[in-house]
Amino acid sequence: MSKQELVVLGQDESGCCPTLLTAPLDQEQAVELAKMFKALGDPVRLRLLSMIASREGGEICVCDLTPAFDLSQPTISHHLKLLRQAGLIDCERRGTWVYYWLLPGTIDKLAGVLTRSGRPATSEASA
Amino acid sequence: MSKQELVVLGQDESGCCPTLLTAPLDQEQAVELAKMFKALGDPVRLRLLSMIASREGGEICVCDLTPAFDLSQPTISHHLKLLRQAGLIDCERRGTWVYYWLLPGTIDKLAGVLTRSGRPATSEASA
DNA sequence: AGGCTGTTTTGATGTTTCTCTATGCAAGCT
DNA sequence: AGCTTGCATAGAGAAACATCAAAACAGCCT
Repeated sequence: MSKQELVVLGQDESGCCPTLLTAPLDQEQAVELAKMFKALGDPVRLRLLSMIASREGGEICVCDLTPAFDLSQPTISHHLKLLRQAGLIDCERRGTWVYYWLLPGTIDKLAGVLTRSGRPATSEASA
Repeated sequence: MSKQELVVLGQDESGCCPTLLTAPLDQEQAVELAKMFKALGDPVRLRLLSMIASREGGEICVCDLTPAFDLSQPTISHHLKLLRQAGLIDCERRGTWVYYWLLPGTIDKLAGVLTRSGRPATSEASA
């Protein structure tokens, strides 16, 4: 059930600072990262990810996700699949139900790639 | 020239922890964030952003961006427009040339939204 | 076995996105 | 003024995406 993830970009060879803001990305890295950001580029998937990530206990049943949206159940399933293919979440069937949880490594990678060095990286972004 | 930016999501009312990973996103926030992530969901735009952000001096001329790609000049211009509409960059014409620079606030916001609390948020994501 | 519930897959359809060529506009130069 | 260069916009075609209904699949429970 947890096949088709994404090979996660071999960063950090240089010792520090995952790049994007510090050095030009090469084509291959850009393609890799774009897949993950694209997965975040949809309101439904963002909300799904948010619901999964913020769930106490770390995992959530599909049956708890679906009713939160005005979308058909197959559509939700499709979005979950895309998040999974992006390496952001994983799932497991337990009896009748399927449970999803966050894969923190991928999120951390994306956060790191967007983080300018020497910042607390939480709030203070008042734009 | 710097019209049509994006109103940046009024986060952080609660004092800390910009959400996404800590509490379910509501529809409006998700739509807002998705626009920005969608802008990052393309390899060309990621590379453009990376070239702009990492440029010493903080800004770069379009004439230095275009030749780095196997794409037509209007296509690059189009991607730059999308990045600008997402509030990630801004630009100004100076004489013959147009210069682009990063808007750090938006990047910081996205990084913050993806950052799990209590993490250095740079490397260590070896997935 | 047969039926029921929860989830994924398939196939179809309308919309969005990426890319190009052609055109337009702005600024400098002769 | 007219030409040239740098960049943006307009319009069009192909590919990718979001969504749904229908069908398939996986575990229960009689």
